[in-house]
Amino acid sequence: MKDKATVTIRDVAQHAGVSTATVSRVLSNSGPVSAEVRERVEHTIRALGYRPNRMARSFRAQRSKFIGLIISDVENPFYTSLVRAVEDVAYAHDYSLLLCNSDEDLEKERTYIQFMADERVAGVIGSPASEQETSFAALFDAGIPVVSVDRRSALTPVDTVLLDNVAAARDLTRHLIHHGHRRIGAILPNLSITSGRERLAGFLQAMEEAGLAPDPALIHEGKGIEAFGAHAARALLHLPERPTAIFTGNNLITLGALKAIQECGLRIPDDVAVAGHDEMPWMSLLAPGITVAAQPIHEMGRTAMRMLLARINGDSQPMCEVKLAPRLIIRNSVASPTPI
Amino acid sequence: MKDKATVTIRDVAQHAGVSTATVSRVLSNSGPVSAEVRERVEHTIRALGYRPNRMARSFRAQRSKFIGLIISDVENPFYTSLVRAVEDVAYAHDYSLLLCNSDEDLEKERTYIQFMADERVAGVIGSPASEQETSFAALFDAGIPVVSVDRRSALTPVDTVLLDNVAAARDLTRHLIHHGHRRIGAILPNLSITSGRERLAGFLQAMEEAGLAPDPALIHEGKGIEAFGAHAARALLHLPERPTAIFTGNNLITLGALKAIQECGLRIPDDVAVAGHDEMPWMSLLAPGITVAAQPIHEMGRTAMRMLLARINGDSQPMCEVKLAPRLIIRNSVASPTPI
DNA sequence: TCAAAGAGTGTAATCGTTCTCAGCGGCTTG
DNA sequence: CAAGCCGCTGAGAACGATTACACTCTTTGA
Repeated sequence: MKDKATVTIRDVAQHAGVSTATVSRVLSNSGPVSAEVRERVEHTIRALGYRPNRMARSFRAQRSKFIGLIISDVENPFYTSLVRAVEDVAYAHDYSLLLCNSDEDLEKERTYIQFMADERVAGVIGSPASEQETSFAALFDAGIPVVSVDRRSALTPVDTVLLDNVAAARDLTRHLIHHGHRRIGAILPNLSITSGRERLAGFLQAMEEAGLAPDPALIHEGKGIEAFGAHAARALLHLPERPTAIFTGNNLITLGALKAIQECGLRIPDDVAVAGHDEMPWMSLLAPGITVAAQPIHEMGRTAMRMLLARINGDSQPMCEVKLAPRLIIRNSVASPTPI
Repeated sequence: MKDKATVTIRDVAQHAGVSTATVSRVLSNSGPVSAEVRERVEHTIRALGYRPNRMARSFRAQRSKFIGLIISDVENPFYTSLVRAVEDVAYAHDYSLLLCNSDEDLEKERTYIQFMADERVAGVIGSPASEQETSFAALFDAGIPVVSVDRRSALTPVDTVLLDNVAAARDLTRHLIHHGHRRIGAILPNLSITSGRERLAGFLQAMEEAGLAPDPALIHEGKGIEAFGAHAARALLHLPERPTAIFTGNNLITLGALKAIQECGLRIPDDVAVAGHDEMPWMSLLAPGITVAAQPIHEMGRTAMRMLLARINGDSQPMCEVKLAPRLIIRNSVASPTPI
């Protein structure tokens, strides 16, 4: 029996000599169906090779089985891993992933948020481009649950999964101070996002603890991309009195800073110590290895997706914020500063 | 005017005092509408904050505005970049991305392919898990165009975008031979996929050119992941007469091999030379840098997506295969072998 | 002057599901 | 034995958009 045209539930009903309602009941296992009829319908389904039209289902339910994932850029390894973790949990529950790269662009982000609302997705996991300016209101109004990950969103109350950024930055900075560093440069992602703001706070906290006055000339803040990390690191290294250590505030900044240091012909840790955010798969290849705070990214992604699933399934607990602990990986990028 | 419930085309029609057909005509700019009515309808749309329900549209058209992307794993940087390139072109044409990780698992892949058919996606870009066993038939039957990328698919005729693997592997091997290497190990991804098979062919071709008989004991083939690369490299390095150079057949294998070499305490290029596939963003950080064949990944992704769009828009040219040239990046991981 | 063409608009069917409602037997129960 | 209930089933109404077709006016050309 070749399915020249697509086989619909009507065809199945007709061939099995029952109504579409009954076929639907068999399909979704809802409502009573006699064993005999169920058998016949199931046989017909197999014989005709019938597969339910998912679009029709979503349309009828006025809710699709898609999870929108709005991140700044899949090519950022942090988000890559996040995507993977989310996808694993999503597919296990018969949801699939709609991927959007906002590029930290508020306008683009707004478009995608509206798009998700127009698509009536089941839920959205997002990493807002700005803590104060990103608005999930369109989703909120449409009753679409949202989980914010890696960053907070202030405008709408949403569940949130974060790294304990303050602790991570503080511990890394303490590590530097502990090795005797006093003049420590810091390169941070944008302070308008949670990670930037909190990592700065952690850095300052450690400095203060140690009775060190942070030097504003040693603190750089900007777009959290490789180019900025390299640029800021170069600026620090060309200072008349250059810092003996650099704290880097995210993975791409770390990458950029490392390239700049190499470019300047400086050696780690002898000429400059480095400790910063985010483990990456190739870091153990470097000699010396770089001391970093690793995030439990997969755990963050899975947690976010699970929280979202709970909301989708009607959970109406008050909004909650989960904060996960970083893991410090001590390698050899920090030594005591050489006395001048 | 608060949209308590969702605003539909019917609401707009009613408020503007026209029929839904007219509103639809205004929306899609199809068919004649008088300037006066168009103006009124547009005003009503804005006033009510009406946004077309995309699900309803897809349902009615029996074709969604989604592009299915089936790759083995987003966490593989090659696919990460591919995803990004595809997404950029897709969104520019009002399509969005449905992401699936097959993990090289034929069963999982089959599920996803069927899923895409059930969703009536507009098109699929896939990197088949096996050249001979992956079947896009379900999509073909449903009239959904497919572009195969990075690897060929033999069972169904589909457009294909490939790297010139033979040339890349051959040039890398030539580079090793040119530096005087005779005993060259090769670590290749699975030969059941195009890249594995062709890269082996390129390797053998260069060997033959140079009058060298490849030693089967030096050729490893397996799942193209980091663990395999490391494992195979270790095996090569522990050989009584170990190769003076290693050719690595993809990005993860290269990563694994580098880790194994480091682990064995061997130095590149003095103890063992390395040249292999795929540039990665951190490669320039290594000392010495690794000589690789870089793929124009973004170009591959963009090309694949453009070919797919052409098919979606009804292009019925015969199937075509695009082969893009690699770019050799010569660094310092290859020197002449130290005489024994 | 009248037929044909065409602009502008509305009616209603349609896409494939799900789900409410109602009906029909057969069973239990008071 | 009537009333009520339950198991099983079907008819048909949604869901929100597009579009084929029909209809009414105008305009045009012979």
